[in-house]
This record gives sequence, C-alpha cells and structure tokens, in this order.
Amino acid sequence: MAEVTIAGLAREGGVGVETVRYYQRRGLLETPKRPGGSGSSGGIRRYTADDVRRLRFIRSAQAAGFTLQQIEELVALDATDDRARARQLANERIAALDAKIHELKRVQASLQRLAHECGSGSEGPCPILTAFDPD
Amino acid sequence: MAEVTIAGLAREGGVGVETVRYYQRRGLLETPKRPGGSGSSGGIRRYTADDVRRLRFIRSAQAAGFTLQQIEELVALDATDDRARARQLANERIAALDAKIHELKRVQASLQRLAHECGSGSEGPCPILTAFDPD
DNA sequence: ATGGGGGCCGTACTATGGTACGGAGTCAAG
DNA sequence: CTTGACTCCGTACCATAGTACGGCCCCCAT
Repeated sequence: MAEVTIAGLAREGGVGVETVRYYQRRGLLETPKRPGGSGSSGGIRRYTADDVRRLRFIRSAQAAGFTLQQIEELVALDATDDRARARQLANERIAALDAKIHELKRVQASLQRLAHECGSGSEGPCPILTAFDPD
Repeated sequence: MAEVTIAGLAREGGVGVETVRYYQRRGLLETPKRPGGSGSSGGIRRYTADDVRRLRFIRSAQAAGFTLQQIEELVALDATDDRARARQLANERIAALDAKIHELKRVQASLQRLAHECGSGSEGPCPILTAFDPD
C-alpha cells in the first residue's frame, strides 16, 4: 500500500480526519514529520501501512471496552516489552468482557420477554417498567 | 417497604443522590410533592417502592444500552400503551445487543490470543499492536 | 500563474451522563 | 431549643470522545 495523506489514513481506519488529529493530540498516533525540505513551514505528512494498523488497533481496542487512556498505555507497552503488565491488562479486560457479555445477555432476555408480552394483540398493560424486574 | 427520603431511594437504586436529582431534572423520575401543608417552603419529599422500581428500571435499561433519552421515551410509553412502538424499540435493541455481544466475543478471543502469546516466558515481541489484526 | 481541494493548526464547541457546591430550610435527638 | 445530619434548589463544573471552524499554506491541474 502506498503512503497516504491524513484523509486516506482516516478512510482506511473508518474514522474522520478530525478524529485522527484528535488521536495524534492524545499521543495515540504519531505525527510524521512534514517533509519541509524547501518550504517555509513544511509540506504534507505521509502515513504508512503501520499507521493504518495502529489506527485499526485503536478502534478494535475501543470496541473491546478499553478507554483511550488505557489504549495509550497499551501502545506504550508495545514498545517496552513489559509482558506481565500486558498480560494483566488483557486478563482484566477478558474478565470484564465476560461480565459484560453475561449482563447483555440477561437484559436481552428481558427485552425478548417484553417484546413477546407486548407483541400479541393490543390488550393489557405491556409492562415496560417491570420488564427487567425479576432478574 | 416504608417510604424513604431521597438518600434511601438513591441507596436502593445503587446511585448517588445527585444522580437521582439529575434523573428528576431529565424527567425520568417524578418529583413528589413536598408535604408543605404548614411551613413556608414545604417539607421533605418521600419516595415509594414504585419510585425504587422505576429507578432500577432506568439502571437496567441503561445496562441494555438504551440512552437516557430513549429511556425517557420508554417511560413515557409505559403510560400510553403504544405497543407497536414499544415492540419496535425492544426489537431494535435486541438486534443491537446481538451485534454487540458478537463483537465483544470477537475481541475477547483476540485478547485471549494476546494473553496466551504474551504469557509464556519473556522472549519475543508480545505483539500488542497486532493483537486484533486478522479478525 | 491561478484556482480549488486538501492539509495544517489552534481553539472552541458539542453531547452524554453525571458530580460538586453553596446557601437556606427542615427534622429528630439530646 | 440547639445542634447536626439531611434535604432542596440553582448553578457550575467535570470527564470522555469527539466535531467544527477559521485562517493560512501547499500542491497540482488547467
């Protein structure tokens, strides 16, 4: 893949340009040097496949429930080889995801019950407020 | 259960007093009348088991991924018996939860792979940045 | 060489879901 | 009948994760 401008990077990562710039400000993405060899304030930055990977990593980690701050730590960790810490963060998150998945299933079941009770005909109360009650 | 003050309601719902007041401002919880029969600016409000149920409903619905705005609609809906709309909201959320659960499982698997690859000994790169790569 | 579409940068604004604060009122126990 | 804990209310502030804007610069095609 050829090097791209910030708009290309954003497109590859499925985010907006402003989001990329925001991640740079947060230190999650590097800001490559401007090739300013001749001009007064430099040229246009170019981004590599590595940058795309990193941006995608951020999005996946976010989907995993990591906050940007934690992702900051993960990115830093990738450089330092502190395996123990990396394992710790991963395991913490795995446990948290386990809990989250179970909770989502629980509320999903409640919703299914609600949709069912609410679904037939148009009689009766359709008890929204008690939908989650006897969990 | 006897009637309680706002602190009791908050405790029952597992939130802070300020959060209860915030929900009242948002119209998610009702604000009972102050028993101001005799004084200059009324007394202290009392909350019932119904209010506790409602507060718990809000928390569960939030856990289900509804925003407070959507919960506002659900609460309003409970009064109007618009079954079709209630069913629609429930089904939308069920589908969204399905997608979310699958995504969480996916990233959880990636984390498990990461923890495993990162877990033995202390050699090699421990590829955090590529942990989510070949999804 | 010029015009337009990006890129660059700082700063400001947004939405969501709270959390904190200060002053005044109220209530129950000692 | 005072003290101290709690309530009430308005308003202000916070963190998170962006999103928008305006001015300037750069680069490439026409």
